[in-house]
Amino acid sequence: MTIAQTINIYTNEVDDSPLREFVGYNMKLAFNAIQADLNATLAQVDLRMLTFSALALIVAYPDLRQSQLAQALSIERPNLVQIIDELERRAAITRTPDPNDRRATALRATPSGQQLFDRANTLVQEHDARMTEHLARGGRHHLIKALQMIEANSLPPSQGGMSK
Amino acid sequence: MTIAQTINIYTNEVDDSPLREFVGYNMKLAFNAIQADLNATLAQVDLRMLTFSALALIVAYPDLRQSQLAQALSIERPNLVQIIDELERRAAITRTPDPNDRRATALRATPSGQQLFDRANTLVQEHDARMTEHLARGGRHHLIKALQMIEANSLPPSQGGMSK
DNA sequence: TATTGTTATACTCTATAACTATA
DNA sequence: TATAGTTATAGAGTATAACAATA
Repeated sequence: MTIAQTINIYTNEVDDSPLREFVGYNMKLAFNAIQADLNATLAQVDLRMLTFSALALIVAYPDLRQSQLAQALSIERPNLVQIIDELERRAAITRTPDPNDRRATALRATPSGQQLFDRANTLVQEHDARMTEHLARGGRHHLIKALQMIEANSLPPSQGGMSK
Repeated sequence: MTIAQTINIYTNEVDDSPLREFVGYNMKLAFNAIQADLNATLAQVDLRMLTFSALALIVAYPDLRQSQLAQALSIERPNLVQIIDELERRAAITRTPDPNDRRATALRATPSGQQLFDRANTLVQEHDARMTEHLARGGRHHLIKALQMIEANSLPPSQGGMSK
């Protein structure tokens, strides 16, 4: 009845080309590829994407609170608990009560957690370089800028960036 | 002890800047933004990302099999079942047994399913344009090419593209 | 009253094993 | 034996409601 049907019946040319025109579809597959490679990379040091991200911010901002970390990572507070539990179980970070506000806990990387982060960070940088190989000169920078522009386009114009 | 710690104690400058150097982190947030906007967009016609994608390929390739669809969408066969169920329940597609191979079923969009796709496709194109607004001239095209390059970088060099 | 960390819970997406009916 | 569709199940990631302790 249609060309597409003819293609389907007489050949096996069934692919995802009808969806390739959309940025979102290409981004989903690219992100899946990155996520799979990153998780395989981080498995070498027994971390995953979220525990690495949390550790990176705890290293960068010693004594930050879980609520601050959740906000910086754009995840809900309940979902952070198991991530922090996991890092604490590995003795990569410590939870110490805040003397000024006994509701809060300060997160800090231990020396071995700092070492773990340094090793993981090197692996992630290598992973990032591997995934962005063969891009044109400046392509990696332009890609990051384009991704941030898309993120900005999703924020309501009234809020300059207050929402998650 | 460190500048970062000083920042944390004396101000509230806790953000995700330490992770912004990674392409993967920026892509995760950009994709989250796209996914949220797309799902809100498709909710207008009671579809979601996966049901829209499946419907698009069924419209493009009438009578294709579920196994072909699963392969084209890079999802496992079991995960396709509920997607097809959902589209069939809405009378957007039909499952008809293949007379030549009674194990297989041919998927085809109904007239109302075709109309549903046309409406949804227009909405998704508007969504895509909205999310890629303010990119430089040719930026959208370059972005898609960069995303496809990242996808290609994740495939083992030995396999030209046979794996998912 | 509001906030911090937490528990419980639910929903989506994804992945694997195993079944049935066909081939 | 192998394949197509299916069922059951499990694991992530994510979201909300509600609680105890504290502000």
